[in-house]
Amino acid sequence: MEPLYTPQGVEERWQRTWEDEGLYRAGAGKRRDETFVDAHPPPNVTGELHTGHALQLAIGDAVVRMKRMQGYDVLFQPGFDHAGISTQNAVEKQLATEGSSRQELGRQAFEARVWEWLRQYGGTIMTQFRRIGASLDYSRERMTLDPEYTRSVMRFFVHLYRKGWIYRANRIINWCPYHQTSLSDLELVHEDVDDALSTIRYPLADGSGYIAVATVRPATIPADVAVAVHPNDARYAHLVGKEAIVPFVERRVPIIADERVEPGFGTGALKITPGHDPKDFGIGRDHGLPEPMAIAPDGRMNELAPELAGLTQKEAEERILGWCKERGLLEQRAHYRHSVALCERCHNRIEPLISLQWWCAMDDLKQPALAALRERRVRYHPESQHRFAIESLENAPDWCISRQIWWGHQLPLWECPEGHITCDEEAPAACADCGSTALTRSTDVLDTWFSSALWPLATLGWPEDTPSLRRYYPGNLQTTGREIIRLWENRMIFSGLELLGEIPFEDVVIHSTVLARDGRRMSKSLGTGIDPRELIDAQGADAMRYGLLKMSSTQDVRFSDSMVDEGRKLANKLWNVSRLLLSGRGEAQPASLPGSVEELWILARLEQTRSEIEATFDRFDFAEAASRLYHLTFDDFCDWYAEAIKPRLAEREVRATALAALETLLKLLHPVLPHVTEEIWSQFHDTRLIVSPWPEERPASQADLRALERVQEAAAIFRRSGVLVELAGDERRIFEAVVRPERAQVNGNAASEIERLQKEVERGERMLGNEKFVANAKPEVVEAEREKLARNRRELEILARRENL
RNA sequence: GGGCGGUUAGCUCAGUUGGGAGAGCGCCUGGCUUACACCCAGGAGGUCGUAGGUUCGAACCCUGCACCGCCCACCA
Repeated sequence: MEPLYTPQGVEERWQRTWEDEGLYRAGAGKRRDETFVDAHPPPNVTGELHTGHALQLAIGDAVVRMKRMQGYDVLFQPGFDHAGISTQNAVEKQLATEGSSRQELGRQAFEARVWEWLRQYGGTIMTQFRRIGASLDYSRERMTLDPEYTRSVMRFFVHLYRKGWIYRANRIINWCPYHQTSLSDLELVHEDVDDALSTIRYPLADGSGYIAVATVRPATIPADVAVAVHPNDARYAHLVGKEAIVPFVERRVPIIADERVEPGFGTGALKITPGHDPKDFGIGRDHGLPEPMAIAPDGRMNELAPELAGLTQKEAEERILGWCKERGLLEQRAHYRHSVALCERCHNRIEPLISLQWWCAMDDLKQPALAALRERRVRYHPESQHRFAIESLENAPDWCISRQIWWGHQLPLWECPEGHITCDEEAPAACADCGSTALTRSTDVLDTWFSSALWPLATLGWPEDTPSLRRYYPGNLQTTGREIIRLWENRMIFSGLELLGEIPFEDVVIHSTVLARDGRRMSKSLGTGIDPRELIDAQGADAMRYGLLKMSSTQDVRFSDSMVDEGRKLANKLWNVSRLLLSGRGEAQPASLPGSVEELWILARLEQTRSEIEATFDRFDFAEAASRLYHLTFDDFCDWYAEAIKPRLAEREVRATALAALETLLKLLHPVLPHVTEEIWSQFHDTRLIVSPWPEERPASQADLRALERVQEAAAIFRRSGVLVELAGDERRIFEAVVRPERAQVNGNAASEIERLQKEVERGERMLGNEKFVANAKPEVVEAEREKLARNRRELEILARRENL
């Protein structure tokens, strides 16, 4: 064994071994009947590993490895999301380089092309998951567009359809002109842009003047159907009920009153364009206004105003403003910065327009999920995210589930020439209403998240009543980022409840967002991303896992290389102390004490840390767990215990105890540092650490811990003052072994130590002399203060006496 | 505009029911102590963002303010 631990090679070897020996499989090493299931969030099939994935896996895998050692039947489910738009994008880009397009290929050929593309380039991220050491059951890998999975999706859709919760409606939706598809609100990003706010006069039809409106989109003027003012706006009260003339198209439209108009913005008058603005759409519907559209699905002007047909919006805007200017109707054009909606995939501006789409009604579907959340039958961590989850579900509007792309689950809906819709999992022979056999299937596909919502149960074979489904549903844990609560987590909850009557998991851990080193958000376009693959290559997967767990504590944390360094140092330290203990080197010393203080003590410390680690895992505080493991290894195990027993390592009993202690230490560290611990374990075991039993509770170690505390306190005083107080026998011996007075450097002096102790004594006397403190504070706090005071007095006395001598 | 979180050592961050200000890194001092120099022993360094309040006692609880960040939002 070399003095410097090198993870390269070692890690890959264990990853292969674990998988080849079937130790990643569900149920591997189980010693009890209870299951523990983590359906890991499926990454996009086109994706590459990023820091978020790595953190998610560090957390999920640590939990799962501990549960496996505790004997649970563990299922850690891997797989992919087919990622509708993303994947389609990737393949379309490739087609473009060949001078082709999906339209040219046609739908069937395009789908075949995507599958081929996936065979070649897709799924590489699962190799990267393996390289982290994620103990997923790769034999159960699923993709949301697998034939079996698709059956689940179809069954779910038909189920909702037959309950009457899926309907078609002509509404304003978000339209991406690039992808030529509708998008849900959750698939948008917003960005501030510099724009111009134009104030335009709309002449009154009776010739008595004009009413001015402010708009950032003059190009939509041809589709205006009204001008609206606030009902309480005295400036315009006399105009309500009259008519105005829309410039350029010179159409008469009513002036109406509506509370949704902000009197303080612009001129206080709003042009109503139901076809191209969600707010206007709502106002238009409530006032029974028509809904013309001026913009075509490709983002250019349509024939509503024939002279504009085919122009870009920019060109149309210039034409319209020019027209207004000539007639003195353009009152003002001011710089205006505001936020606009963009497609999160292509970053093109979203075009709100009216379109016939399929919707899923949320009112009934979400109720059981809301109840479950409110009753804490499923818990989000931290608590603040639980509240957010409830509120966003309460406010969830009906879900637009149809998309006009090609890569995805095609809607199981067939339409006959009469316009009747038949919904079924398989192609029906005839229309359910009129018996027509001339059926055409809807060309729309489902929102990607519709299929993701079924992840915990579709991966287990639902709707078939499979043994896996019976055994592993419902599961336990979800680990995910906060941006996905509404898109995914809440939808899995209501879907699971609706289909199987049970919530798919108990706890949802929302992990921190890891920011770039400079505090900005990690982003490819900014070049601020940190590639976890580079970290793994340079520092090892263990070091990265440790580092990420330490960064997982708060909501947002900057990436810190020193956390990863700490992990690497921990692995190296462990490696070296193992070399010491396994070599059994050292010269035998005559005074051998079986069951000596230092041995009792390290076993007590290991036991204490075991229960602490379990507690930190229970409250999902992985940063704390990592920190405790670090100090256990460095401070307690290496710097105290190993130093103390080093001279006697040649003795059989001492060495046997040391190996037992090392064994426990390796087990405690394994969930965080799986590779290095397994490598060391293999030096003295034929079995595999990954499936070895978790250390059992070891009773009654309080006396040992007290011995530790005495020694540590004595050492601290000694270091400050050079005076050794009240140690005898074993304690004295361990103290000398560890502190080694002959070499220890004394920096303080007795006088300053006396001063410090005097202050402590004064503080204690002040508190205990305070009636309100004694009366109000908790008994154990008071008692602790009394003990502390007594100890300080005692030590002060000893030191003072020595000084006088 | 609404919601949430943050502000503690030079840096990155802990601080779990209010009761001795901590860790890692960096820096300084001293050690090649045959497990480890990716080490060991020690040290310096903080009026806990700010102004008030509650309390015997506040980094912690309450209020105002400042700055930073995230999420949500139909002021055109």
